[in-house]
Amino acid sequence: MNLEDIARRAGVSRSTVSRVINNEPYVSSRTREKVLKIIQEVGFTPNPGARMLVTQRTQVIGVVIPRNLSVVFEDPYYFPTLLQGVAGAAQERDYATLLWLGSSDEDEDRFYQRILKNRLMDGLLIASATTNPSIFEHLLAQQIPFVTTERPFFYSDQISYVTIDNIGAGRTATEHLINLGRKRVGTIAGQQDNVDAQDRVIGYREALRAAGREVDPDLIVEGYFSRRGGYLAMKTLLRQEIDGVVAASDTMAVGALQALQEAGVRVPEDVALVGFDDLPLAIMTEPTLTTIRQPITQRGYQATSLLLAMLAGEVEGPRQVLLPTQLVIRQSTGVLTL
Amino acid sequence: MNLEDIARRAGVSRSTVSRVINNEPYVSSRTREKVLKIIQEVGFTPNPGARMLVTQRTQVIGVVIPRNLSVVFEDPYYFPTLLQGVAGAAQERDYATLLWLGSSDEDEDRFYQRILKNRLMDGLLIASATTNPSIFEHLLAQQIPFVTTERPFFYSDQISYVTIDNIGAGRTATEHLINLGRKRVGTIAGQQDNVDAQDRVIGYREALRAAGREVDPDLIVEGYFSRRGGYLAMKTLLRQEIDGVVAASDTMAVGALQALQEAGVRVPEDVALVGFDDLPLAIMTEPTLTTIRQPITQRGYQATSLLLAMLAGEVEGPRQVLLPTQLVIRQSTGVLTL
DNA sequence: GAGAGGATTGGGAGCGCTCCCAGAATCTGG
DNA sequence: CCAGATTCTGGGAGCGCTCCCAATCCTCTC
Repeated sequence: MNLEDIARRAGVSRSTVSRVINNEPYVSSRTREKVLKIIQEVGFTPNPGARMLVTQRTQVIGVVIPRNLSVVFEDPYYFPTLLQGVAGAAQERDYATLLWLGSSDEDEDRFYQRILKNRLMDGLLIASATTNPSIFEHLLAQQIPFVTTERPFFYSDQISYVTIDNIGAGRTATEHLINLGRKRVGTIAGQQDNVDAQDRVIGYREALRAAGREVDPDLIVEGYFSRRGGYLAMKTLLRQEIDGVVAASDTMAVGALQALQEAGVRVPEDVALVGFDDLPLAIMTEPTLTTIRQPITQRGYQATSLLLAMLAGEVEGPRQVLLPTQLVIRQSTGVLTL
Repeated sequence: MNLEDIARRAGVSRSTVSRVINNEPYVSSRTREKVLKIIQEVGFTPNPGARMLVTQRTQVIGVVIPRNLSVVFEDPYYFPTLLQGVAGAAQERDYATLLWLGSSDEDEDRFYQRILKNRLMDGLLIASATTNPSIFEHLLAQQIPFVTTERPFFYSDQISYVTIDNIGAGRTATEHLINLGRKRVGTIAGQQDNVDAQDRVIGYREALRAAGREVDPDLIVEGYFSRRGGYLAMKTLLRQEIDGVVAASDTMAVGALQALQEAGVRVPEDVALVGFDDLPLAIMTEPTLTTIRQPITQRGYQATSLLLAMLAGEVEGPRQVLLPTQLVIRQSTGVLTL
């Protein structure tokens, strides 16, 4: 079943059928309807290979998720939720999404090679930060349109990305504690090889300085983005006098909570605690966690929309988008909520 | 850059280059090496559209995940882990995976329409059960190869699927409690519109009967696959005299645990509890949960391998695979482990 | 009522690949 | 050394689509 078949049945030419399918002008409405009716009847869809061959477009974008396992482990909801946003945006423009999941037993370079060799995609969404600049270099050199969902380490001014306002979020969380009258506010920072983690600390510093306080380096403790990382970092922080803590993730906050409880420190009375992410976990703790909620679906949606706009030629050059976050106040900072 | 360009540079014909790329016989090893070298140098990959057009194969499979949100909510690790297995199997045969995520605001029929209209896939992996038989009817009628990762409600003898041995798992869990000397073992069953949930209850019944006990319908309580569902079901069960419970998921088991603790019932002393799934949650409870571990990656891997084998013509007709599960013994059934 | 100009339609060319067949080169055994 | 088989190579045809250009059909104006 091809254009010619439809054309024959409709008593028109191949070209006219093509025009109808692609919604082009210069087809009389009578002809258009007649053709549409037949297409509907026989359930025809044009052969994508043939179309690709001539248009050089595939109507497919790639979604790349490297180092998947660790990403999933930090926040299992993140990745499916992000994909939900991606799928929504892709659907709107009638694009399909080709999924590339990195596995731990494949070399990262080989993984990227595989993706770049596949010519079935009009553009790429890189759904994770990578410390490996080579993929970006390839994509930039080959002029393949792409968007990342993190601010990249390298070439960040040449690259389009959609991320959350980590600096603002770090500032908001810290300001919240300051406004509650906390005098010595520390932070459990994530590993600083991570752009998000870096930015959250920057926000923390900004808030302190804006409040006219000086930043005590002893109150900034790095840790792995894990429960254990938070636990250990809190242990370290407890060597200082302290009455407020901003953690770089809810998972870490939960670990911190455990350390506080073991030390007999009351939350929020003695130390107020703010997490980050608003995982389902955040309402399962005792006390429930005040935290920063980030719009994960939006992140996927906006990043994909941006990519598709670039592919459609509607957007020129690299563009960076920062999505706002939201402070969700719960018991761990001592404010009553239902 | 196309075959002809490579051919010119290598001083051979288009056909020969094609033979080399497709690893066909009847090319002298000298010629083959010469061509491979040039392909390597210029980094050539054949145009997939052109290839599709003539071979009528795409080297792409579709992965369909309907009703995503609820699936994710039950077990957030399930879906990413499954995809990991899918990606691994696809990679082995050099297939790409097109991801179709259902969203709650799209009608299920429209969702399937969209997928079926896309002719970019050689076959489909349906990564979730659906109560809607129409997609299966379409696929069977159109002879599109597909595999599901659940035993479907309808046409299950005509459909290839890879699932876990739910009956065996239900039996194993129940036997475990019986072997521990528990006299009145109940079960918190999932909603029975779910094949997995049904089978787990069947296994439960089988184990009781095999032990020469009669099945008391009051000891089988249905509930939603959620914490709250488990909590409510446990409340109901507690009206009976009982000393062992098999829950259809860890999430439900956690809810059950809460109900037990509120009622002042000791676990495992008074009631021993077995969950299902071995979520990370299972080691975060107090006591830790004895549970059934299912091989999620394997499920995705095997299902995809089966689909690809069908596409390669290596497997004929529908085939059903049951993967074994594993009982993981922890504190909630009173056995000491580290 | 003829001509201008726009709306509509049809068909050739060609995208880059695989398949097929014919021809050239090489290798056998007698 | 030659017929016949075998290995190797080249090029035409065609997959189904879009793009382009030319041809035809209207409609309106003077």
